[in-house]
Amino acid sequence: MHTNDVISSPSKGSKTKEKILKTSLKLFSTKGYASTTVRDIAGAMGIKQSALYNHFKSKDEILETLISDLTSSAIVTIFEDKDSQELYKQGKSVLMSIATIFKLLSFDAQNEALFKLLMQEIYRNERIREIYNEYFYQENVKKLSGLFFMMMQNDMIKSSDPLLLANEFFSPLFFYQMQVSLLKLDKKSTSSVVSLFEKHVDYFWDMIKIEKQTTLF
Amino acid sequence: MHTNDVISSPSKGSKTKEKILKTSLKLFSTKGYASTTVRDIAGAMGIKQSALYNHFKSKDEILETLISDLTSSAIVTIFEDKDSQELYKQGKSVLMSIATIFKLLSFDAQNEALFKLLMQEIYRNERIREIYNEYFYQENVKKLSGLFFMMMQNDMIKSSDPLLLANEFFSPLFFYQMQVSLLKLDKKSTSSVVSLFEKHVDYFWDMIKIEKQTTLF
DNA sequence: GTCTATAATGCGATAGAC
DNA sequence: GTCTATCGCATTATAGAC
Repeated sequence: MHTNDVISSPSKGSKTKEKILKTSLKLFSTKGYASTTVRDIAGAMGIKQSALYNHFKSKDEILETLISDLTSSAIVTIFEDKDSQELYKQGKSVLMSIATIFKLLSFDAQNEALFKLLMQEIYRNERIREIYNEYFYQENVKKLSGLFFMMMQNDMIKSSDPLLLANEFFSPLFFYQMQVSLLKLDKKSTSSVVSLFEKHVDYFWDMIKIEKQTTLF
Repeated sequence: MHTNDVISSPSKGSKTKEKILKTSLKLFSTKGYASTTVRDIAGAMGIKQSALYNHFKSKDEILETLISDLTSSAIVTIFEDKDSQELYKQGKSVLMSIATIFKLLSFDAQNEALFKLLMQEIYRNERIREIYNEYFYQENVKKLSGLFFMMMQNDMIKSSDPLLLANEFFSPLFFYQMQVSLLKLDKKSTSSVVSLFEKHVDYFWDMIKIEKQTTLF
């Protein structure tokens, strides 16, 4: 039986190195990078603080490694690698699957931690901002934009500004995800917010779709 | 000539106390609370660190005071105190003025700093989460919800779920405001995002409004 | 690769002169 | 109300035994 990790971290290394990264992500995403000490990390692992320096040369290097991992995480790759050119044909269901990916992100501990890390450090860490903006925001809005453009060309949705549509579709998903992560922090119920993911798609599609003309006879 | 401060802080006190709060907000919102030292604050004011303790008993008390100020800041009071019951009659223009308030928030240094402070500490400070959730999110979504409900009752907009509509209207505004604050951090152009505030309202209203029936003759 | 011990620095906060 | 001086403690990081 092999290990059942859904996501294998791209920063390969020793078993302890992996554990340091995992533990650090958990602590950084909870207490914030600045408020997490290397003693906290080592303590949570049951080793001494100095032992960490056999695997990373500084606390900062741990964060940098985690940020690098962010690039290839599920957070930034909302679209599957399917043939993007043909995706539009699926219509509403593409949008629904994107919303579902957003929704599920909050319920995978690893991805939730990455999201929280991103949110907490984005104002202080320029590299995080770059990754967020380039790989997460720009990339996805661009793809959505192309999707909507194709749908317009094929008379599936009403004609308008594809880029605006992409932003209008993307931003509530991001916001709802943030809401979920905040509610979970206080152990509050997330069900009403979670239902908004699907409602968003339903509402959004109803607004943009082209009504089937009811034939007169 | 009196001082020309647009917003007078509700935490009254001596001139230095005001200056400490102002300086702290600036630094907290830039470097984060944990990474800002009392020496940083004092240094930026040109006084010694120990002098701060004549005005606040701890670094934490400074943050707590700033958080208390948040409650009465422009960030959390998107709606003017006008008669909320009659607001709906203005139709689209109410929505536009709300979007404008959001937009302008980013261009008042004080409010922008408060927003950044909120975003940076919301995952670590339960009181900030409470204020955000209660006074900023819930309050405004509730008011928006009532607004949309009245509009539906009066056949101004299509009938649907008012609460969903409120969330769909609110979330892009929040997201765009975050985008603006991030872009400004890297001194990038914000014009394309800023234009989204108005475009959002235009698009949103077009989707929900009830088309005027063109009379046949 | 982990341990103990320790260096070197920075932190928040206090005491007391002025 | 600000200053100098200092305390006590926590921090990151290193050195060297095992």
